[in-house]
Amino acid sequence: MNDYIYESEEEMNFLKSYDASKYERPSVTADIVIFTLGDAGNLQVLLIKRGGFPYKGRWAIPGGFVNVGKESVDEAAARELKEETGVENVYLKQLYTFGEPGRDPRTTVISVAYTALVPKGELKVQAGDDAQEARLFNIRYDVNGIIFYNDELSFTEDKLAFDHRDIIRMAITRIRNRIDYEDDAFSLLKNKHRFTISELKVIYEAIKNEKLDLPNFRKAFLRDYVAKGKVHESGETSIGKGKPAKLYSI
Amino acid sequence: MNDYIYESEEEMNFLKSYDASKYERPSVTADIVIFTLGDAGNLQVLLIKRGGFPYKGRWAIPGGFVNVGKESVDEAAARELKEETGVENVYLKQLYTFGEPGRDPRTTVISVAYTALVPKGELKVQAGDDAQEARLFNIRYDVNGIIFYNDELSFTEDKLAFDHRDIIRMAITRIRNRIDYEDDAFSLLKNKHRFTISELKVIYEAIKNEKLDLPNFRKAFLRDYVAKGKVHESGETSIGKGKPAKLYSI
DNA sequence: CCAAAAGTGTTCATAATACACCCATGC
DNA sequence: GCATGGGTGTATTATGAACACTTTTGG
Repeated sequence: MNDYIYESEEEMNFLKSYDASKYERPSVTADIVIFTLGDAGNLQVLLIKRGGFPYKGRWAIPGGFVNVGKESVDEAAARELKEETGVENVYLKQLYTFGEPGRDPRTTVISVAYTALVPKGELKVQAGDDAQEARLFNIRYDVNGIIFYNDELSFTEDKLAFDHRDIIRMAITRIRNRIDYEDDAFSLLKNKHRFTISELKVIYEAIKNEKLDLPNFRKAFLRDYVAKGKVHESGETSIGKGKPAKLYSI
Repeated sequence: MNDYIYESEEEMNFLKSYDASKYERPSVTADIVIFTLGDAGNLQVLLIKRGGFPYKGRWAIPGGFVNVGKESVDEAAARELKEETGVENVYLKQLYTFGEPGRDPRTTVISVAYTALVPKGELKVQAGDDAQEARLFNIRYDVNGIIFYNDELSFTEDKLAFDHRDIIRMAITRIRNRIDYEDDAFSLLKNKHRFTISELKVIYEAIKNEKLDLPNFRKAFLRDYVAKGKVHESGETSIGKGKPAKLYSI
């Protein structure tokens, strides 16, 4: 909360009598595209099955109305994330704001969309207040669009509620573009103080949706992170099949 | 405007009786950071001197309330841009949404910020409805922050209204980061069908705030645009001092 | 010994950077 | 002819991608 300092008595009187209802106001929601990493190294998104109208029964990204005056939009997103997943203090960045009239049939709703990257393990998929069903879906995004699937279900992007197809598409595109020059990938590590280069590579591969060459990946990792002191060695793996891997810590 | 198709009669009845006033609603504005190129190849921003409270007399970026239900946020931004500058159909992209409580002392205002790149010449700096004063300012953004200056005036970023310091900083940072892999620079050309490589270089230099090597710039331009067919030759300059330059067209 | 995973080194193509130098024009 | 800006070429280094090969473990 800023502390605005009145610049004159005239201004104070003006502001105290300001009629806030002059312009019609939209509802504002904070919606979140929550990504995590499946056990097979596949990217997953958390979706909620809508229990009420509109789009009842359809899958949607979690979100909710901003408590206007009580919290910032960022805080609303963090609160929603906590409610849906139990997770706090993870990667949560604003993505884009969607404000087409008619995107919600009830009334004008402007949605500020966020992207969250949550390590599997911290994430407890739980039903929200409304006892909605929440599920993780694997995603495959190619030229034909996005397909969502897991053990029980499979559907295409056009079955999503609202304009959530556009939001999820933008979220995937954004993290794909960002990962090569930002440190986003580290946000999906199970343990940021004990990870191997191969574990990190799996995250890059899931996000970029392509196989990477391990020797070259290692070279870039050592050059961009270890040599610059952003990451340091923290021991060795003790068990496992092949040669023990060095562990790193961020 | 989407056309929502009711999935059942039950849903139609629910939606028609939906109480839109359940959640308190914020005011939403579309604000625009309008950049143009000064005659000396310097980057400029359009600012408005506020005629009313709050921050009366301070300089601010243009913007205004979204006509909820009648236009999208994007349309509101385009409308504002037209009103302030007379310009249509130019580069106008959403930047970020600012929603901290208290950023406007009157009431909760959520501002969706946009970045516009307008060629000098098309731009007619004009007073808005409120007969506010509108002026172009040169900007210098270094480690000490932004300084705004022109023939008559000079002030630092902390003198701006609202949180417009943060918005303008983010806008500058964003176009600086984008220019190397997006085609944004072309948006500032006076004539997109008759421009020289040097003219384009001036735009890059203004945005990046650094001098570029002309031979290397030409090489990259020919490789990335001409060779790929995105840009083609369109004649030669006829007048001027040195060797006539080739003209290109996008 | 052999499979599996980690780690090292080499080669080749491309791109970024820094320049030296030549070309066509106006005055 | 010479200053001015346009344009070409070259050498150096950095980066990215492909891949052969070695090392250390478990079984």
